Amino acid sequence: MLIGELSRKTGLTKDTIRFYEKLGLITAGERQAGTRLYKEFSEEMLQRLLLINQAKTLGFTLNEIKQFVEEWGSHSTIPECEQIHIIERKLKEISQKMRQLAEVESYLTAKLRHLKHEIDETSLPNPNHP
Amino acid sequence: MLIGELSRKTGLTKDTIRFYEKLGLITAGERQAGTRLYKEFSEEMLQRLLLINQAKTLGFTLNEIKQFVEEWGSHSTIPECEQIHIIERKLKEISQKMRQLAEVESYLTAKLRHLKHEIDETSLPNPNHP
DNA sequence: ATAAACTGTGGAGTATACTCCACAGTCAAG
DNA sequence: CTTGACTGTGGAGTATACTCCACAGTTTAT
Repeated sequence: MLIGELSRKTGLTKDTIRFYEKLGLITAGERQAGTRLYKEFSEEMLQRLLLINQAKTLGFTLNEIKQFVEEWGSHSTIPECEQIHIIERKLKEISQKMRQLAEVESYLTAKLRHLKHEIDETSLPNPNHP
Repeated sequence: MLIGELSRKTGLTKDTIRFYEKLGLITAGERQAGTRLYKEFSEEMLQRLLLINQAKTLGFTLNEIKQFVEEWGSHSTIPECEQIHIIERKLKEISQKMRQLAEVESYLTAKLRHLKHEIDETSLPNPNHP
């Protein structure tokens, strides 16, 4: 597929996709178009872009993502046992993030309960429940 | 406490702390020091910085964090019912992030299992377990 | 055949989040 | 009373992650 289709399917702009390609986050084949070449993107690249996007909203930087993508594309130069280490490290980071999210969540939930309670107090000065 | 102590306790640089203060993410009191004023930071600000830092590693931008901090500091101008909406929105974002993390996690776990399996295959061509 | 919508390249510009520097006043130790 | 570590201010510089633009060739619909 060409870049326009990829852009529609991922929700990323063409510029962003080209930017990621320059960084090596994704790769493209070539399609002859007259005297020029158009970039041909595979389904795998679509999936990869969706994952990249998720990783980004989860607070991973493009550099971290790239480092990770480099040994993710099955034909990697990195030895398997090191790939395992990298993935294990990422998994630790992820559970760390999950714990943090849970923390912030319980903080916010408490805050929310408190606020709702306050509103109840103001609208119902009578301690009896209706 | 002064900025140096705050810096040590949070792990953020003084410059970063001053930057956050300019953005209004934290506030400081003033302490007379000869002809000049030093900034005095409360325990609450320390806690806030730790939370800001967590939120950042979770992929929230300083702007999002600021918006949130504005109604978090109990003496807010924003009406309570809107504060509730904001918090509820953040809570939704958080569960979204949690789902995404879980997704990436299971992806990585599968990848890891696959890699380990491959290694087993190469080192033990015999299908019998020792 | 021609306009509209697509394609790639190169390079400039922007927003965010710091980071560094020079300068000058403050404070505690020796 | 000076030296070294602290403090604030202002402003410049950097890294990251885009975003926009001009230009030129391509494809598609009419």
